[in-house]
Amino acid sequence: MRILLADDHPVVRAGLSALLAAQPGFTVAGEAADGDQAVRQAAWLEPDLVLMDLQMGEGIDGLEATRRINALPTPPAVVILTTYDSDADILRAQDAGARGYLLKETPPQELFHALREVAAGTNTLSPRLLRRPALLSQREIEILELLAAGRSNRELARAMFISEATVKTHLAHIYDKLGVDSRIAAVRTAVDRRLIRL
Amino acid sequence: MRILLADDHPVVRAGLSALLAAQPGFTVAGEAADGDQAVRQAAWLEPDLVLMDLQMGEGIDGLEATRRINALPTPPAVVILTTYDSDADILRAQDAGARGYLLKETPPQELFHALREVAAGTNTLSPRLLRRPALLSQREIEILELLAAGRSNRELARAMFISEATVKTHLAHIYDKLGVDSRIAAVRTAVDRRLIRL
DNA sequence: CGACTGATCAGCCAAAAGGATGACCCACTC
DNA sequence: GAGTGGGTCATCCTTTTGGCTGATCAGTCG
Repeated sequence: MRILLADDHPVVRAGLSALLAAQPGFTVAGEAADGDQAVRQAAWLEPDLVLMDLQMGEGIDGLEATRRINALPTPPAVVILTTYDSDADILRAQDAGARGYLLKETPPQELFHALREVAAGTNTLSPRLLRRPALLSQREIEILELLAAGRSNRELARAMFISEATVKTHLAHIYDKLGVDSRIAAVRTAVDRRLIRL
Repeated sequence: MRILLADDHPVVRAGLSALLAAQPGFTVAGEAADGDQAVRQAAWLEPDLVLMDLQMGEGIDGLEATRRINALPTPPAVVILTTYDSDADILRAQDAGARGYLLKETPPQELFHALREVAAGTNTLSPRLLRRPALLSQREIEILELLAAGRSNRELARAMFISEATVKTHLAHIYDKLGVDSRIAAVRTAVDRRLIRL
């Protein structure tokens, strides 16, 4: 299986490269240090699979790169491999057409296994991520993300085209579910519990 | 130079291991996947230098591990190698006795150079980190960290043994310096500008 | 010494946020 | 077809927060 690595950290690329090279059946077809490179190399090298980081310094991020790769004529499978896991990220990754979402903390053997699964046509998620019931609704997560950006209730209302009263209702529900009583504690808890990412 | 790697991500350990092994003058003496292992291996292997991640899943973190390693009879130099950089982290790392603070995004050549510097007795910081003037006072950073934990002004006052009026004054100064006008925007901006970390 | 910064505190007022309650609509399920 | 959950909105009231002004005190630095 020919794999393209896309990660802005040289250390991570070297690590994946070394681990994959030592594994029968895997070949590293190329490495990309940012999103644009990833798209270009995916088009040029036509790998079977792209291992994609979400956060990559400058330029387009892994999510946008995934979207563009999936718009190629015969797109390779894209598997997200990232340090962070938040519900919001995972949902967006699926929307962008990612075929898997793995964490960098994944033991190498599990990682290889997951890649083979994806190559065989299955979608895959880090086991830890599967055991996570949706705590908040989609709308509530939207609220939280704007909240985390530092917006006031009035700004939230305008941004979401709803009344301030509704914003407050959503907030009350969020506080209730998270067991907090202020917007700042809600953001903190949501980040800790991987519901959103800053 | 015999180096001990301490990082909970197998991928990162493999990457550093591969990069260092290919570099003349560097030997990987061992690998640790958490803080406790790091301390034990530092004592047992007596490396010349420890490359230490700050965030390591379970158990003691890199900071505490650094402290304990420095308490050993003939402690090796400890260099922090982490993804995150916040003023608060850097200050604490120095207090814990770290001899350097590097970011994982550092290009390998720079990394090797920095390690040689440290081995030669110099302390080192990622160049990006040196160009950062102290924006907030120590006290203000304390406030921000409690703020980020979701505390109210009253709680802040109690926790810091000062009056609520003083908390408000500090907050006003912080808002002023960060160019924001609410606690939540202050936390967000502080995180973005690496003054604190969540 | 005087100027400056950082930390401390106070009082006043306006704006924002939070708590409680009730209500309506829609989609889905049992 | 009654119940459930999500989304929407409103009112009333309390607490919290933020803006403003002004003040004292301890260091530090020319």
